[in-house]
Parts: sequence; C-alpha cells; structure tokens
Amino acid sequence: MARPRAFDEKQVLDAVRDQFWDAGYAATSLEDLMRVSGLGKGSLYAAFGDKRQLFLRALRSYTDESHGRLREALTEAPRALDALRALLEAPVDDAMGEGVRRGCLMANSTSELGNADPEVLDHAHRTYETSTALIGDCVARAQREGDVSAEADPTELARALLAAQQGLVFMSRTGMDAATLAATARSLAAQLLPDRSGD
Amino acid sequence: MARPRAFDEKQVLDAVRDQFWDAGYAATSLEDLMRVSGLGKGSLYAAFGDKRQLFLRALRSYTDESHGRLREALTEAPRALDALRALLEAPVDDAMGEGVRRGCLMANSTSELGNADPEVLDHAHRTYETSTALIGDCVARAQREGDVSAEADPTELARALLAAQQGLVFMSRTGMDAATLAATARSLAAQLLPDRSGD
DNA sequence: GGAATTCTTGACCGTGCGGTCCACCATAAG
DNA sequence: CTTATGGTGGACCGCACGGTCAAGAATTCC
Repeated sequence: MARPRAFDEKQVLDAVRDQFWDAGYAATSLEDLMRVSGLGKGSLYAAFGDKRQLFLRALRSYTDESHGRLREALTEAPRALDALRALLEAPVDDAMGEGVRRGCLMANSTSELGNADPEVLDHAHRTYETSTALIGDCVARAQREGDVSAEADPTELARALLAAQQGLVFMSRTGMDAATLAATARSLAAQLLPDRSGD
Repeated sequence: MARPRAFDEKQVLDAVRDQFWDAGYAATSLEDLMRVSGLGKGSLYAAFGDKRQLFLRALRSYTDESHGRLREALTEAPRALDALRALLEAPVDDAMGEGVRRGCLMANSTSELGNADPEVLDHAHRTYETSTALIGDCVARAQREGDVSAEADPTELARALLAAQQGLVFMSRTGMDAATLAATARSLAAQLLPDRSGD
C-alpha cells in the first residue's frame, strides 16, 4: 500500500454539488471547485477525471439522495394522501431557505445542458421516470386508503403532480413571495388531490 | 449624416436570441454571436454594448413578443375556456418542434442566471406577474361566459395554470415522449379547468 | 469633389480557462 | 531504514475568452 487519501469522497462531492448548484455548470470554474473542495487540481483530476465527469458524479449523487428521501417521505407517511400533498407544498415549506433560491439541481442541469449533453438528458429522463414511479406507487396507496378516486390512473396522476411540483419550484425561483407561492401550492393540491372525506 | 447601418437591429436581436436560447448565456461565446449575427465585434459592441447588455436586450425583446402573442391568443379566442386549455396544451402542440427542445428562454435564463444577476431575476418576476395578469383576465372572461366556477379567484387560478404550464414545458425538456406529455397536459387541464357543460 | 461623420472590420490585448505534468510527500510492506 | 506506491500541490501550457482600438469604407452635407 501507499499514501492514503486525505479527503473524503462524499464530502468533496457534496461541496462540488453545492457549487454547481449555486452557479451552474458553465459558470463554475476549476478554481471554484478547488476552493470549495480544498483539493488541488491534480487530486481532483486523479480522483474524478475532468470537470464534466466530476459534475456527472455530483449530479448522480444528488439524484440518488433525492430519490432516497422521496421514497422515504412517500412510504413513511401514515397516510399516502398527506405525503402527496406535502410533495406540492415542499417547495414552499423552506420558502426562506436555499431550496427556493437554487431550485432543483437536476432541473437546472436539464435546462442548462439538456440540449447539448445527451448524457445529462438521458439521466434527466431516467430520473423523472423513477420519480413518476415512486409517486405513482404512493397514489396507488392513497387509492387503497380511499383518499383518491379509484378511477384515476396512478401513473397519470403522478405525472400531473410532478409537473405541478416542478412548476411550483420554478415559480418560486422567479422571486414570487412565500405567501403567494403557498396559496398557489394549496390551490393546485386542492384541485389535483381533492378532499374526498365527504364520500 | 454619415454612413448608415448595414444591419437590421431586429434581425440581429432575433439571431442572437436564438443562439442564447440554444446554448444558454455562459455557453455562448462572442464568436457565436458574431457568426449568427453576421456582424464584427466592433459593430456588436458599438450597437449593443457588451455581451450581458446584448443578452438583456434579446431577452426583453423575447418577453415582449411572447406577451404580445399570449395577449392575442387569450383575447382572440371565441371562448376563453378554450384559450386557457390551449395554454396547457401549447407545449405539446409543437412537441416535435423547437419549442420543446429549447423550452422557454425566460425560464432557462431565470434558471441559469436568477441567482447571480438581480436584473434577470427582476425581469423574470415582472414577466410572470404580467403573464399572471393576462391569464387572470382570461379566467375572469371564462367566468363571465359560465365556463369557470364564479367562486374561483381568477388570479389564483391563473397562477396555478401558469405553474402547471411551466411544469409541462419543463417535463417536455426531459425527453418525455409527445404522447405521454399530451396525456399529462390533458389530465392537468381536466382537473384545473373542469368541464361545466353539465351545470 | 471635399469634409465631416458614422459604421465596419479585424488585428490585437490581457486574462483566466480547462487540462497536463512532475517533483515532492506520506504511508505501508519488507 | 529502505523501498515501492500512490496522493498531493502547484507550476506550467496552449487556447479561447470578452473586450478595445485604430484604420478604412460608406454615406451626407456643403
């Protein structure tokens, strides 16, 4: 054996991910990446390859974690309907936090690079397919629990919810104030997931 | 007087807008702008200032035109409800065209630059306020025409429609196929703008 | 035609980029 | 302690970037 690594790969990926998240891919320089990671160019290149590969690693790490958290949120909620509603109101909850200012890294990356980088586009496609499947499962559970009409197609409703959520996340980035955003989220939730307690 | 300009300002702005639209701000070089506009650096700088100012000009021109077309579509439709539904299905209609591949320039720009450039953020904010107002007027008309529940708050519904539309535009950029996208659009339209012909 | 004025072209500039490379260093095995 | 191995940091490279500028071309006015 020889000299061991002096850095933690996960920590570096997280720092790098935050930098790409804040500034975007093109606007992030290698110097930025060195600064936030604390590593020299040589180490960065030896460990991760060039800037694009490092970006893809950070992006995959981000989507993996996001899906993990999504799965957890959707399955652990006592009632599926509540989890689905929370999905729409999530962009609002941390309306004063970083989530709103930065949006979703996967969405930002798709917007910036989807045209030019087929690999990013493909990753985006797979990511949203997975999200749709996760949400669809939760919709199916809500149906079994009697909170969503049994006639709805779970996948179809999942896609509508996902589109609405992405729209909300985007609207929040335009500087819309928290109260208005919250009202819009509630409005969308009320129409896509109507209250059936009276049935 | 002296030598007149050999180029049409509008044509240059359109060409430049398309370039920024395809590649984004940071990934567009001055050489790209010279190529698509047919102008030399000197002319570009004398006429529009630096890259950022040129970008802002092109962006404003884009949003002005978009709002013009939106206003036209919303007011000229015989029935307001049809115009609102078309709003959601617009991203799908040209599903094979450029609209889907490129998304919305204002949305892309907000995503790329909103964090870093307050002027872009401010422009985004104003733009979506205007869009909300235009759509809200159309919702009010639909209410007068009896196609939308009179209890709904027009502005609120306008925001929900706008969020849904932005979400659809984004989903289309992830490589979702046209049929699935169309189904999602119909699904959202059905829930946000339910058929009241039976009332 | 000449003068004045504006537009156009492209050479030029300094800078910072992404990426390479190598001398040095820390560690583990013998 | 020596040696082998892999990690580290920064000097270095060529390039393309955004931006400047001056000389020349095109036009109008007199």
